[in-house]
Amino acid sequence: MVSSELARMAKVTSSQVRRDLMALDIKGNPARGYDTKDLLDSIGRFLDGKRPEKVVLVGVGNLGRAILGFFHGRRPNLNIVAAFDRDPSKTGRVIHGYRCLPMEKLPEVVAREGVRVGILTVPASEAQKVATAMVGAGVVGILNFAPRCLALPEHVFVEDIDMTTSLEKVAFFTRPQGPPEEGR
Amino acid sequence: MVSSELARMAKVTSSQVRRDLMALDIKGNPARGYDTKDLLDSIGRFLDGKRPEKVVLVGVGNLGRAILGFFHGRRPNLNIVAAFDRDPSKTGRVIHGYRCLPMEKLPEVVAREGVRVGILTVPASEAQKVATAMVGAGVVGILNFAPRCLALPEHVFVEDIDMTTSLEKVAFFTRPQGPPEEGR
DNA sequence: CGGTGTGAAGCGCTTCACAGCG
DNA sequence: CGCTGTGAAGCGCTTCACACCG
Repeated sequence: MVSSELARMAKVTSSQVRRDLMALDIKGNPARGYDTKDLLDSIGRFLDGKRPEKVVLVGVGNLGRAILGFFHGRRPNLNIVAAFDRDPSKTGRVIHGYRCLPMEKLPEVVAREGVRVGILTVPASEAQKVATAMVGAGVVGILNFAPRCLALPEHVFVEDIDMTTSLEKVAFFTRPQGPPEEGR
Repeated sequence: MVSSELARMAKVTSSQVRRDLMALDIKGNPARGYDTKDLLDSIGRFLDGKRPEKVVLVGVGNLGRAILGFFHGRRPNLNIVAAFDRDPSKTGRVIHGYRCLPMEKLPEVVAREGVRVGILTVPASEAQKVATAMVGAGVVGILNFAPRCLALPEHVFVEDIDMTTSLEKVAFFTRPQGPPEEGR
């Protein structure tokens, strides 16, 4: 597989591809380009940890359930071990194949399973409190769907997904007159 | 409101704040910093169009429903006018306050309402087909939740939200040994 | 030749440093 | 004085250009 082909697929330039692969110390062959199997192997080794990552999800509302459904069965490397909610009408049940437990069980499960990553799908008003609880339990990485900036210790990695902002971005860049050239 | 305060809130540097505001031609006062009301006004004028943006959502699965619920009532500037699905058991009903219509109505609604933005929450296998249909109907901006790279005309703005990739990113950056320093 | 590997230049965003103003 | 406004420098990613190899 040749760099320009990879470039087209990823929508970047071919130099870009070659530089990035160079950074990972992946060598190609001037005659045949890069060996596909090698590529997959090397990138896989770079990205994946040795063992599947265990994940908890907190907040079994519409969005939480959707995500449980979304991950159900996919990505063997990302194992959702349990979902949590403070609403007793949701706990104790199995949703999209995942057990829903009360918040009180969070520390125990995180500790026992060695969970390091959490998905946060609670209302914005609860986000900070729940995030703090997750980190207290031992979580060190959070995928945050709540439209709130979380205040957490330095060592915690937070990735925000703000659907509203993303939608506004689309709206912005599709304005009739196009995006303002600069200034007002 | 003073630039360093804004900086702390946004987690950037104060120079950054001043430069960005400068780019929008927003002036502060050396004595009192920036006038809060002015700031909100200017940024609002820059971001928001004159009229609310109309949006359609296609794919009323778990995720689609979650998003309908998520936007329900919020953001008056982003108006979901209707949801679409090809499954007859979903169409004709009202979900989280939004009408769910059959795919066949998409062109008509988009044209009549002047919709320019679409949210795509169909399975990956359907994504390309549906995206093409949306663009054919007149949509020029797509918020794409399907883990698929869409092939669309140049002029269409696409924003991808790939939850799986985001979660993998969190997993990657929270590996016990931290992210590899570079190279393998 | 066609494609990789890579120094060197380019480019845009970020930070520094400081003049100037209230 | 403290904070804004801004030229200038810094920095990292991207692109160019081309030697080299099969």
